[in-house]
Amino acid sequence: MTTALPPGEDTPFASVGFLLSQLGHYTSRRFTARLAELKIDPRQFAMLRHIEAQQGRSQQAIGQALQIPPSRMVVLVDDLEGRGLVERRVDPHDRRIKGVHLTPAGRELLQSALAIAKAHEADVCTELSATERDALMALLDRVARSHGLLSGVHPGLREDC
Amino acid sequence: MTTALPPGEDTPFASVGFLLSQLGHYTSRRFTARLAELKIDPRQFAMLRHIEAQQGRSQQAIGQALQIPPSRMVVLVDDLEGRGLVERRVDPHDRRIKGVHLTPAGRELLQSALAIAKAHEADVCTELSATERDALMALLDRVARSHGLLSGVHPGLREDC
DNA sequence: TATTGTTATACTCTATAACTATA
DNA sequence: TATAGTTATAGAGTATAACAATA
Repeated sequence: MTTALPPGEDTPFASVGFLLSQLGHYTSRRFTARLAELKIDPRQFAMLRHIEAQQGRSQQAIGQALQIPPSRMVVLVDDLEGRGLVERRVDPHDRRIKGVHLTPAGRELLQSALAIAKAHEADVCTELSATERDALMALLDRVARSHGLLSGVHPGLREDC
Repeated sequence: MTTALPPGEDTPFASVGFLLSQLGHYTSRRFTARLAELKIDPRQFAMLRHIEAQQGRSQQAIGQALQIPPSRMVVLVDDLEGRGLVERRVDPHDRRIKGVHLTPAGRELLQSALAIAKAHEADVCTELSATERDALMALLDRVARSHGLLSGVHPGLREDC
């Protein structure tokens, strides 16, 4: 949830942990707000990207890769399918499995979402030079790896956001 | 076709925004878990620190500083008061106001919480040298400031987690 | 009439587990 | 019997707004 440290302006306790929590919350809120223009949330964005890369995978396979439980996958895919962005196709070899595929409309929306992600990234780093941004990314990446975080898998997809 | 950046392990979607969101979520979850030993959450930790710094402020004043709405303040203070960590005293000049004060037990618990925060910070930065940590903090601080984030005020206290 | 703290209500989000249809 | 997907339910956490006491 939240890490909060010192309240007022009197005790500016500076810690990497607090800054990460504070910035992480802020940036993900901003990103969520931006994606809302397309009426998708970050989870669905992650799903669309995953589906594009590996079309036809089952809901469970996608959910496992992204750490999204099955019952939530249903709702998310329902929404995307209802808007014609994605379609479920029954696997002819195993009729229990429904592969999820991107439609042309879904592909198009994904492009818009990627453009939004790009703009968001530029906005987040607006104050940094290119080399500073690289340095920051390298440091963050090392911290993330040292804690076993998988690149591209957001721990929040599993529970809250 | 596309610059596919799938979420799997194949194409690491590297962006400062995603790393911040990912790490922020991870570290705040860890911190929350650590504080649970003391049966307080990060919000209450922030409150205790605030109260220590400025004893006797009204619930609303504290809530405003920390961006916690009044109705939630009630529950949080109830809990702390029920455990003897904090006490409410009616303001003799304005009987509507209840100043919140730290008890000796609360002061003691706050010390333990601060020790936990320190250990948490060391854990987060375990992979970094002292200079690297300083560099990371400086970069994060600049990014935070460029977006108008107040030091010590976590945006998550106001709403979700 | 406005303000502090409180309580009550409703809403959103979530996991859990029961259920179906296939295998 | 086990598995993919679905549905139903209940729980946690939240904001909103109504409320009582005081100013």
